[in-house]
Amino acid sequence: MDSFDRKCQNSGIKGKNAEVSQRITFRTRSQLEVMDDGYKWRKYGKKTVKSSPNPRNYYKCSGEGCDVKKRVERDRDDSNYVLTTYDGVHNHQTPSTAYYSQMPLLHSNHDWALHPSANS
DNA sequence: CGCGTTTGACCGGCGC
DNA sequence: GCGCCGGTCAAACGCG
Repeated sequence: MDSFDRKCQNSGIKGKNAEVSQRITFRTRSQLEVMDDGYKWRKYGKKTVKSSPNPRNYYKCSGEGCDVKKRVERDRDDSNYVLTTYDGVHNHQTPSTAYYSQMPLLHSNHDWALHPSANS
């Protein structure tokens, strides 16, 4: 993961999304859309969105009382990149603490780097 | 035996 | 009022 340049964009959380206190979108350079951050994700759906020529995958965290959802899709401009969007916060401890130091930002209440979509 | 995965269909919300 | 898009759930199958 040399090019582990993560770009976070705080999309406009509105209305129904107000429930989700945390929405984070990562842009990672990976050939596989599978980003194991230490949690167990159960795929609950796949959908082909018009916004992208590639299908979008929906994952949910397996945990009692953990309603964290994850959305994964390939970048439209860079198929070599993967967009991983996390919705919500975990209610339980990380199943794999080994990855904890790898994704400290996910456990931090930090403001992240709130990078405006430098995509354009 | 348990659960994780996969595809399709259905439903709701928003826009026009 | 209708159409479109996105999102979620459900059932079945396969694998560990």
